Amino acid sequence: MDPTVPEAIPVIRPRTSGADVLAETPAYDLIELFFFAYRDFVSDPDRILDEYNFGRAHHRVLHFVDRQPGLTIAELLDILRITKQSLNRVLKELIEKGFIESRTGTADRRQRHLHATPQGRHLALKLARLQTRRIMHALAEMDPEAKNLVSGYLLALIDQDDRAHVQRLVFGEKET
Amino acid sequence: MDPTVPEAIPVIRPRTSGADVLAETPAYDLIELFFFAYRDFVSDPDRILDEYNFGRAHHRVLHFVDRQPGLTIAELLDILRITKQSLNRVLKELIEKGFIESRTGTADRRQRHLHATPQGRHLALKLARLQTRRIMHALAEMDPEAKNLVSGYLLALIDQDDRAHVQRLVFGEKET
DNA sequence: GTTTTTAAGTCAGCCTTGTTGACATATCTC
DNA sequence: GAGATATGTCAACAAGGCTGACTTAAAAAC
Repeated sequence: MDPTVPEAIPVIRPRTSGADVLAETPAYDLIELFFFAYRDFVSDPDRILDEYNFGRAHHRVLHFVDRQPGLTIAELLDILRITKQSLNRVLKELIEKGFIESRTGTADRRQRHLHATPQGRHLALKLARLQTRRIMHALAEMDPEAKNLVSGYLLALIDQDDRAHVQRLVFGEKET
Repeated sequence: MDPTVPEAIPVIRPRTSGADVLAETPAYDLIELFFFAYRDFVSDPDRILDEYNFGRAHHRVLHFVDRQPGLTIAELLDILRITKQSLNRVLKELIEKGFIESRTGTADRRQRHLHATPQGRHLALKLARLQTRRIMHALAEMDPEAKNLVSGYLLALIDQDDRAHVQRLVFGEKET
């Protein structure tokens, strides 16, 4: 299919030589650690969400609405990169159960501005704290410089074209 | 539901005071960066897997079988933490399409020892290299010490009880 | 040597969360 | 007024989780 790699090459000692070894030797350690870390990272909220009969999709929606009050549907779709139909399924539930409120825009009455209700903010905060606890416990064992380094690394992992967008979204500068 | 947090408290300036501020102020930056970084991290393989009509589940199975030749079903289930039925669905396909081979154990003939075929190893390597490229590009922009720091951080994020297990799995010491 | 336990496989059905495609409605823009 | 835009909705499908029940073969226990 893609004969770049002769089959007989052992996975452990690649034959690539010179400067691009770094790019060609699989970084199995980081690949696997990222997998396991992410799994445990999302497992904390899962347990709580179960009690509300919500899933991870609900969590993501609630999280970003809580973080950016007044977010429109289009903006939320852009962040989550899912279809309108997928979003609507979970958003509808969150609205019906009173965790999110949808307000018709004033400038543009076609738009809907989403806001977490007090109940929604409460749940969002509860979940964020759970994840924060894990994040901070991990950082506590390390150099004080680690937090900046880790967030710099995570940012650098993101697609170049999105990086500025994510940076704005994460570190502020929302024009609402 | 859980009245720990009065609703009126603004998310940005929590009223918690003293030493536990770190534990109570949500680390929104890391939470969100982790989300976006992981999304892009798995998106590279997804594009290739599509060509084979495989999904992420296939990738995970192939990855760990490739990394630990001779893995048994029980060991694989323990790593992936999914049910036998879920595993079987994708494993069967990988075997039928010739990416993985299942050999009856010699010491214990009830067991199956899984091995990636040359075709399987080829695909696994191709996918690992894609992810490695992203990982290394991100690291290239940073301090040379960063790699150890990041892997230390990711390891610290993992559930305490599993940490030793994952460490063995990622950094070697397999007794097979 | 029979019984019990274990490893693996399988059938059936369900849930969540993603997808596509088609279409409706209200509102804004030109 | 015509067309574009933002949202909402119906229907059907797919991937990949899950539970529960049951089979088979082989090992272990007795």
